[in-house]
Amino acid sequence: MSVENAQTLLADVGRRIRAIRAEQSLNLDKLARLSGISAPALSLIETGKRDARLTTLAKIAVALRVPLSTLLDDTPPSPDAKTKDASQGYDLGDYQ
Amino acid sequence: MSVENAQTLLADVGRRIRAIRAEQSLNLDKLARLSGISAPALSLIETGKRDARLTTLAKIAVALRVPLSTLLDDTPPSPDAKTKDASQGYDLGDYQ
DNA sequence: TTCTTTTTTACCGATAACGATAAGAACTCT
DNA sequence: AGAGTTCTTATCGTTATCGGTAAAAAAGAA
Repeated sequence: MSVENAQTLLADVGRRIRAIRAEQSLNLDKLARLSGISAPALSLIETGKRDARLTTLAKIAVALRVPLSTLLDDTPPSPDAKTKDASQGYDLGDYQ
Repeated sequence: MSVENAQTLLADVGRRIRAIRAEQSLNLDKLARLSGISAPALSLIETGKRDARLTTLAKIAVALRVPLSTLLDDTPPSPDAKTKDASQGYDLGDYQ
């Protein structure tokens, strides 16, 4: 993996986190309290300036109630995924 | 996210990496050279003892030629595939 | 068993993540 | 303009990752 790709990866993941957060009308402070990750750390991650650890990304995914793979999104969407509303795009039962 | 769940996540991801590596008949040393991650570090990650960074996991995924999400594999099944698999999933109940 | 390969563990030093805090910047209102 | 909210950036201290190296442990083969 090249340096350029690493930078792109971090920026892409950060953009997805920010987009999902915005969809749920959460500010950094709220997501910080939900996830246990500080707001400055979240800001760095969302702007692609920090290479977060796996469990950190997992905490964010749980707080946003999306699968971890949604934050990475390197796979094509499920063939019959129709809803664009992320607030109910995933059934919580899928986790448990 | 609780400590137990974090541990489970790391162990699960490690198991998947090891399974894929075994499928490709790679030993730690070969994967180390392919990925640029040292063999001791890979061992710690595969045994769930290390909380790897995102770009580290990405390097491993590239070396194994699988999508990053394959290593995490928390993708919910398609809405029509309603198989109940209890081995999958991380508790959502323990955040704020 | 012995020999070989593979994996795990332990140490070191450098780098980075992370929380906490505070300050600064940007943006939106009245 | 000022006040309020949100986001960014900076600093500090603690902790962890990571590569390198080497040694120990485990697993396999002859």
